[in-house]
Amino acid sequence: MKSSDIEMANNLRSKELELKKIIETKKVIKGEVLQKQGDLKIKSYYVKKGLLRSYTIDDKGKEHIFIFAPEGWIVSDMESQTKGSPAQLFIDALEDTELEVIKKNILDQTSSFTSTEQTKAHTLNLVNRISTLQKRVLLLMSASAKERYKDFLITYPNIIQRVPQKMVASYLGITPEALSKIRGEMLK
Amino acid sequence: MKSSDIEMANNLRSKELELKKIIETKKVIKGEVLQKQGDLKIKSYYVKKGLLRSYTIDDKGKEHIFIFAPEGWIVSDMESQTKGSPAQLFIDALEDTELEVIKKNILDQTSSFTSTEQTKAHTLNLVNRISTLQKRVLLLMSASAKERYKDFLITYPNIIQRVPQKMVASYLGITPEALSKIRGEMLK
DNA sequence: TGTATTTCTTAATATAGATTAACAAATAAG
DNA sequence: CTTATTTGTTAATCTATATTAAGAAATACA
Repeated sequence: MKSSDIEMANNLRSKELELKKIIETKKVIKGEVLQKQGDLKIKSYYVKKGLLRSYTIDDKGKEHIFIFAPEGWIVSDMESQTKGSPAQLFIDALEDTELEVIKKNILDQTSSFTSTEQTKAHTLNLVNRISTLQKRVLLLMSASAKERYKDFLITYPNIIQRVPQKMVASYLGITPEALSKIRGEMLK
Repeated sequence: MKSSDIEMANNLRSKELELKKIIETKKVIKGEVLQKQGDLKIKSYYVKKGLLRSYTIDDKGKEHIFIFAPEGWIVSDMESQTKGSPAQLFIDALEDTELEVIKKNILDQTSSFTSTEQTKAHTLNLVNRISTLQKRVLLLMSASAKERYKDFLITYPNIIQRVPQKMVASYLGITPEALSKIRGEMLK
């Protein structure tokens, strides 16, 4: 199969999905909420341009950022979607964002794939997410807040300029005060 | 997806892989090491019977358990495998274990799937792992050690009788002393 | 542009969990 | 069975990070 063929096939699929209203392009402005904790209909979001985040609010009212999703990332509340339970996560826009809304459950999507390339891309996506989460768990268990912050700077070099510092703290699992102190120490 | 569907799908996958000598059945005894940090050839392990674990050892020599894998689970160092980097994780047997060694990289496996069921089962597997990790990250960020321990008891009710307490502590990201104290408090 | 709101910093105090240590209990090994 | 080793408990002390608070800086808003 030549690459032009693949392209054509992908194109067909894309059109097919559009026709079936499985995906839909959308623009949202900064601050717009795409999903709230407790929502029953769970969708996934592919970010074409801009920045989304997903987060929880715990019983004490504190926010915990689960992921930042810049260009090329997918946000989805996979646990809730696959279990069919209400949404655990909030999803909102940190910048004006252009995105694709994927309405279909990830497990059903699989059956509409027509090429090996599609399936492979899909698998790669999932595997990358697992890798990211594996690293995150290990860091949360074994590294200090300062070490996690250093890792964040290297792993997500572009995010730091785009979000308030308190959100970085929320992602790292520490308070804004603690992050401020760490940064102070690191300047010396 | 019902559990019978999963079983069937796993069965199909299993047969196909055997034929191609991608998987190989193996028995290991308690304590046997399947993978060491730094290993270059990375395999995945499907547990048919028994119990494996994967863990890291940090710069201070401290162990951190990443997952327990009882019957039906897959252990793999996905980050290292997909990046082609040396193994991050140790994998060893906590009980005498019967397992399947999967030699092929997960991304290459995809192309050998012949049925939608296989692909679907494969996706389900990955998605379940993401769910587990999503929950783990959120708990590590927002819950106290006692809350995480309570969750562990509910989520993995059978593991607690099969491993020493210090390993549960290592999984939770706390010291054995801290877990002992928490258990003491909970008895009152 | 000026004011209100949010974010960041600094510092004092509080606390969950780490470290250290010593002993008891359980398990493994000879 | 007996002893050695590993695991679990308790308690004292220490430390990283949380909490609270108040002012400074930045950003959003009227």
